Amino acid sequence: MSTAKIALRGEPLSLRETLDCGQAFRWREESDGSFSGIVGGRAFNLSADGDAISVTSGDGLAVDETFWKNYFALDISYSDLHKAYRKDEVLSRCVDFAPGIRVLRQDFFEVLISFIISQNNNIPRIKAIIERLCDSFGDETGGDETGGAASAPRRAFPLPERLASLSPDDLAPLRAGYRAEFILRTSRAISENPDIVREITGAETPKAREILLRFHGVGPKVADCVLLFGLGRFEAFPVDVWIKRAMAQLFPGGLPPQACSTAGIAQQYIFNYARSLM
DNA sequence: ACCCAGGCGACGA
DNA sequence: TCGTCGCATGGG
Repeated sequence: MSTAKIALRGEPLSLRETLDCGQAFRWREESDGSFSGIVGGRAFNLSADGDAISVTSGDGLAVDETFWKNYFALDISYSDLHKAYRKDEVLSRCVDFAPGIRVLRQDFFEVLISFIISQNNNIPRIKAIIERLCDSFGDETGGDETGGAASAPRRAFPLPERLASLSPDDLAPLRAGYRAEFILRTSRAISENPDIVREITGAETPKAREILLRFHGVGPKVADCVLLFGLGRFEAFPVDVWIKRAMAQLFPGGLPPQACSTAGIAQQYIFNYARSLM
């Protein structure tokens, strides 16, 4: 077991608000308030520790501090973002509702498949389908699960090659419905052309979006979620049913201009706020 | 029984 | 290019 402390230096970050706000689906809150999850094929436990986050690996291997700073986007000053957002009264209310939300930098393929699953679906069911997907086809994580005492070790998110080798019958137990076909087709496309991932990550946002839209099961909303959560394009602004309602009601004149270059981050505050109300 | 969920692809005009 | 519509599944 290995632990590292990630200093926050006054940067806002709430584990609960960040890990359970609908951008990531595999973190679980433990009875002691810590969170356990699988990232990069390894099990970790996260706990708040004053002005720091304690990251403990379940496999005993070293915890890469640089990785976690990047995961939590600690290079972005949310203190500054909040200050700018709060100049707008409505956006200020959204931020105040859950000021500890940060937009994570997650794995591209995991985000891509997860948000294909998310379409026309609700969050508890999205989580359940993803967990079954990982249980069925993900690689084992090394060592003991850090969180649950007697719970079975959780598995990594499956690799594209693994999912590409499967048939619709294999996915039937996931109960993913018509999305199963999208999962297979997208996984095959990436498995057959791995270079496309570098092409996407290296492209300007409009070009990256255009490529993403070619995958079956990826439309404008899912593409924007992948850009935002899986590619660190914080200007991407996913519009789902909640945001559509919230924008009409809270921001009929559009997003405040100071939020436009980080529209996706503002979107998370608005999404969270809207979902709590309506 | 109906409606809805972090929508999308196919199809027709 | 733009609306409509069907879509698997499960919870309210």
